[in-house]
Amino acid sequence: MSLPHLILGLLSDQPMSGYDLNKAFHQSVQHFWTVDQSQIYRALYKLHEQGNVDVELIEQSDNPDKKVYHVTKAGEMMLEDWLKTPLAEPPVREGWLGQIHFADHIDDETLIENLLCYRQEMNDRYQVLSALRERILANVGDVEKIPRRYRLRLLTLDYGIEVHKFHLGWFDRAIGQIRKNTTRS
Amino acid sequence: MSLPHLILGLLSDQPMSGYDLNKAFHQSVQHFWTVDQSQIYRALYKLHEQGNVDVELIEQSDNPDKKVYHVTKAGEMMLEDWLKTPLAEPPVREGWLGQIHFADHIDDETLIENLLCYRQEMNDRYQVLSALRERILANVGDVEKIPRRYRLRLLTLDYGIEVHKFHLGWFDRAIGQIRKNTTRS
DNA sequence: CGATACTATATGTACATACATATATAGAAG
DNA sequence: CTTCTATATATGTATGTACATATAGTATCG
Repeated sequence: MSLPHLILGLLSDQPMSGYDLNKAFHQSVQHFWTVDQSQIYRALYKLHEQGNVDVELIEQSDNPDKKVYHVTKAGEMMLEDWLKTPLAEPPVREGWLGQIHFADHIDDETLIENLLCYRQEMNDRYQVLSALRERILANVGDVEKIPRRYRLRLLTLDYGIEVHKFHLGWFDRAIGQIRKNTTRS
Repeated sequence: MSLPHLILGLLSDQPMSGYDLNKAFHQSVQHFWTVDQSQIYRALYKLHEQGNVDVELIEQSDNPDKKVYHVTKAGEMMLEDWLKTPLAEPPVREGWLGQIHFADHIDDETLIENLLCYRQEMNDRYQVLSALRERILANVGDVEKIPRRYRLRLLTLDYGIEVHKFHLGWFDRAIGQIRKNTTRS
């Protein structure tokens, strides 16, 4: 389970409320982690209970009051321990591959329609990530001089872009192969 | 959710017991779907309740009696419908990328150790899949003459191999980049 | 003044899965 | 004759997540 650790990572960048964390997840971390708002508050409650975060109630006049969370020393240790330890391999579960595996129940045309739909989704996400990378690089003068912290973050974004590019290529090759075999038979 | 559909796919190849299904999952489908034995029996119960599979009690003298499941017409329709419909994009959840993203809390050496561990796992799985592919191709004379059904299955295996190859390359590039920046600073 | 949207936190509940464990038959090995 | 392994099915329960919904303060727009 990585959610509480990712929360600690974001909070160590900057103390935030649950509401802000939700926005941060949908902005800076969206390419490798998906969350539901309700998970964040529950995770925050648990982290506080365990002493890994502190709470500070901020009274606001222009908006409802908020609870701003800070990482404690215990929380920083929890984060570091997690960063040092390789995660257990997540279970493989790719339903779309299952659809191809058992696609002898449908015809090539339908299969290709399906694959083109997946290709489209891939391409959409690829475009989003590429655009994000362009925006970031435009704000940076010399790529070689990016501080370590941001270099590592760029690396995860680059992964997202490259893996999507790989998938686009694979879908094209797969569709091409299926088409070739359709016309041949 | 894909599990019941994958069960239907396997059963339409050949009627089987839950015990056999479990083995089939760990053999022919292991590169894209992970199951726990307990899920299979519960899924089978539900599929039967819905009329998508029939049960046949086989009394055995050399082994405990077993229940062999057959796909019904309703089940075949359920499978086909699923095959025709693109799945909702699964949530992105890559904890190891989160570890890299927040790796400014640890040093390069520790990070690289961690990445090498992931690379090792990737390589292990890559070897397994490649060996499986070799074994399959050895049993097939002319690659061009594989029937459609098995061509599609080989395609999913090829995906597994290629995506692992991609990851191996990415890890090497990432580690190389991190090393280069370590020595420079 | 009312409608709408944004900020902010919280809970109820269902689902898929993971992990542990129970139970029982039958063959093989020692 | 006991132990071990394989076959075979089943249930209890915890966990992480998803989806829906509740509540309420504040600001803006017409």
